[in-house]
Amino acid sequence: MAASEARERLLRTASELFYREGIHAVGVDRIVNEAGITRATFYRHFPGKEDLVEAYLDEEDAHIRAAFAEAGAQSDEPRRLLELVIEGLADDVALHHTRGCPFINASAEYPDAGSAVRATVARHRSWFRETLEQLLAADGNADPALAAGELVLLRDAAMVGGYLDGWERVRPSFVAAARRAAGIPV
Amino acid sequence: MAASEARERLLRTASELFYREGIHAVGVDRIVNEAGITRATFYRHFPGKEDLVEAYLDEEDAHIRAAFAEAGAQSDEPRRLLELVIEGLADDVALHHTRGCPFINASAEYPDAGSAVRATVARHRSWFRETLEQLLAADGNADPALAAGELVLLRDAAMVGGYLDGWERVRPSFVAAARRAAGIPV
DNA sequence: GAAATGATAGAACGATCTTTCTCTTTTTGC
DNA sequence: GCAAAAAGAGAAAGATCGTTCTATCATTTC
Repeated sequence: MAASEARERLLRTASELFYREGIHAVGVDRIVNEAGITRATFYRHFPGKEDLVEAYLDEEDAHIRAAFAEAGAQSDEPRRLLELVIEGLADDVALHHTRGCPFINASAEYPDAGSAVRATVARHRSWFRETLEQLLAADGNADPALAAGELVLLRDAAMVGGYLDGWERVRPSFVAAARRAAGIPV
Repeated sequence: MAASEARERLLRTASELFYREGIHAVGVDRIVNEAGITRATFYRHFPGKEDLVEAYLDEEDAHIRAAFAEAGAQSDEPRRLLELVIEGLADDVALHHTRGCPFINASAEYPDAGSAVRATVARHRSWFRETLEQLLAADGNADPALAAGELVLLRDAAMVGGYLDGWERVRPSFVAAARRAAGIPV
C-alpha cells in the first residue's frame, strides 16, 4: 500500500502553493495543473479541498515532530536539547519558513475555531507547548509552564517577524529573548 | 466635505467582515448587502476591492496612532508612557483584537511583498518600531533598537497567541516578557 | 486471463467572484 | 428653484470557484 505517486505529487504541490500564496488564493485548477494530475484523480484521493488543507497541515506537523525527535537523538541532556530547539527554530525561520508560520497563516483564513483546520492547528500547538514544558521541567526550570508559554510566544513572533520584517532584523532579539525565557545564560 | 454616510457604513461593515472572517473569504456581495448599499455606490467610492482593503488597514493604523497620541497626552514621562503602552496593548488584545492582528492576518493573504496592501502593513510596522525606539531612548534604555525589536516581537506574539490560545493563557507570559524587554522592573 | 483498481482526459454543473452597465430617485450646493 | 453630485435598484458581464460526471487507458491482483 505504498502511497500512490500521483497522490504524493498532489500533496507536495498543494502544500507549496498553500504556503507560498495562501489557501483561498489557490484554486483546484492551479493545483491539479501544476501537479500534473487531473481533477478526477484529485477527488479520488481527497473528499474535497479542505481535506487537502488538513493533510498539508498534518504534514507540517509531522515535519516538526520529526525535527524534535532528531534533536532528541542527538543529546539526552535537557539543557543541550533546549539549545538545539532554539537554534533549530532560528534556522528554520531563516531557511525554510520565510513566508511565516503555516498554522498561523491558515488560522488567519479559517476564523471558525470549530473547523477541522483550526482543530489541526490547536492539536499542533498543544503538542508543542507540552513538549517544551516537559523539556523545561526536565531542565529544572522553576516555572516550566510560564517559560513554555514564553517560548511559544517567541516562536510565533519569530515566524511573523521573519516574514514581515526580515529575519536578520528579528534574529538578535529572538535569540536573546528565547535564551532568557528558557533560563539559559547568554 | 463630510465623508458620505454610505461610504462610512461601507467601510465600517467591510472592516468588521474582513477582520472577523478574512479578506478573500468575504465577497463584495456580502459587504454591500450587510452595509445596505448597492454595488454602484461601492464602486463610486472605491476603484476596487483591494482599495477597500487598504482603507481598512489605514483605519486600523489610524486607530493605533490615536491610542498612542492619547497615551502621550496622559503623561510626559517616558517610563510611564512605556507602561501605558504595554498595558494598552494587553487590554487591546483582551477586548478588541480577539481575532488576531489585522496586519498579520492580511499579510497571510497577500504574499506579494510589493503589493499595496503589504506596503501599508510595512508602513504601519515601521512607524510602530520607530515610535517604540524613540520612547525607549527617551527612557535611557541602553540599546533602544534591540529593545524595540523585542517589543515588536512580543506584540506580534500576543496578538497571535491571544487569538489561537486564548488571552488568559498568554497574558502572564506577555506582561512579564514585555516589562523585562523594556527594562521595567517587575 | 479476468476482474478490480487507479490514473487520464475533458466536458460540464451551479455557484460565486469582481466589475460594469443603464436607469431612476434622492440629496445637496448655489 | 435649479443644476450637480450621490445613492438607489437591478441586470449582466466574464472569469473562476469547488465539484461531479462519463469514458478510456494502464496497472495490478487473484
